[in-house]
Amino acid sequence: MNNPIQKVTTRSLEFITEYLQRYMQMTKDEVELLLQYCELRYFDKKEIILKEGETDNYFSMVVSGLVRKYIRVKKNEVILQLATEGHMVHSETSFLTRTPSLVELETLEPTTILSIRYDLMQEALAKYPNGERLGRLILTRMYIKKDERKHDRAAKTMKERFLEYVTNHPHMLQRVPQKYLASYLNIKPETFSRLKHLVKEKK
Amino acid sequence: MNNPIQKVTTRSLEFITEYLQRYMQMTKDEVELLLQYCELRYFDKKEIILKEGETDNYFSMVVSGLVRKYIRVKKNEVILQLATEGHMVHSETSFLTRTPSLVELETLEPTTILSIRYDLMQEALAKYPNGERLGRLILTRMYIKKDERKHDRAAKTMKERFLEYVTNHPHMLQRVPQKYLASYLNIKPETFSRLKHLVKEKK
DNA sequence: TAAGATGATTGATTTGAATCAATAATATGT
DNA sequence: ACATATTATTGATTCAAATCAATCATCTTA
Repeated sequence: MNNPIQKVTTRSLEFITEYLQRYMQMTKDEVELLLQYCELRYFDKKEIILKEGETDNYFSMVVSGLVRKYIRVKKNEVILQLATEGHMVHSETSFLTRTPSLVELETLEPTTILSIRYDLMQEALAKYPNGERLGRLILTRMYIKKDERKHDRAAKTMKERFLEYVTNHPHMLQRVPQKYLASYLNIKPETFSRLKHLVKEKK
Repeated sequence: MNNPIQKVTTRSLEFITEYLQRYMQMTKDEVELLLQYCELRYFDKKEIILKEGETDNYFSMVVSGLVRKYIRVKKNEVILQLATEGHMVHSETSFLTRTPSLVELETLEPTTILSIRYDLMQEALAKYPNGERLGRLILTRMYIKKDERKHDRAAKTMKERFLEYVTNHPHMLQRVPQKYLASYLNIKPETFSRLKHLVKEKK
């Protein structure tokens, strides 16, 4: 357990167990069996995990580190996700449809990712009795999350989303250059900076 | 076939066949078997299909007519979807999680809807050999669509989305009060009105 | 079909965030 | 640890869309 490889493997097992248990009662052996299908991938800071135009062959979870997902649009970038430990991060549409990705993935820290390849996932879906069901339940939850985010966007003002974000994710302000947080919230860095005064005044 | 009930049934069969065939090769008999699980629901113009706070018990498709999906937010409404023939319309999250809906559904025209109840869907998922797989594939496509819409929102300016919408859905300007279209595009009716000049100038 | 209600258009004004710009703070690499 | 590059802050200005307001068009229904 002092071996760093062993440590990351243990952590992976914890994460994937927690992830799968959300959807289905599974024994430790079953989880470990599925883990056999997975691989760990290691990235440096500021490394590109997936380039725009590449097909994402992996369905992935961050085990440690931090990944940003973004699109390029007219010389600019728009951050779509900031994924930390335990979060899934991939180009879902590219992975699911086997088409070139519109998004890019880049690490903001040295990062370890636990991934399952597309072909192995298909194999597992078909091979295990509850595979399809598990797949359906995972997709269902993914869908619900996206729906909730959309609702959130529609219902809240920019200021509300800002306040909610900084109060719910205070650690992220330490970890992530705030221009990325600004982009994620769909505002300019200058505006983000100015909005911080709102928070301070509340204290 | 001159019988109006027969007509709507035929149309339902066409729609559901097309819908299911997107995901899985199915015989006419198999589709008709699934249709047994469904029911047709009829609504007048301006009738509420689903109220905020109610749990949506149906997974539904518009056979004829038009339905708007919206949330109430601070005395206002935000339109999330305008569903016409062949479109799915329900409170997905309410249906999938069995919790009170945040959205409301209201018809803008006399409308016929083809629906399957939650419990019957569960039964069908379990009963038929490819049920879970079909369910997974449908959810997958739903997810992809939502993802694409999100990407669209992130990548395009308000003006671009406006122009794209009015050129791709010219009939909707006839069918729907434009304050709803404006809300759907996240702009004020006055702004929508003014943007129409852009289109005319192009001609 | 006429009256009232609802929706659309157009103009004038306000407002909030983007942009532009300059400086300060922080991070990065050698 | 230093020099350079990147990021954050703050102020001044611009700009686009919201708001306010009045009129016109259209739908509804009695």
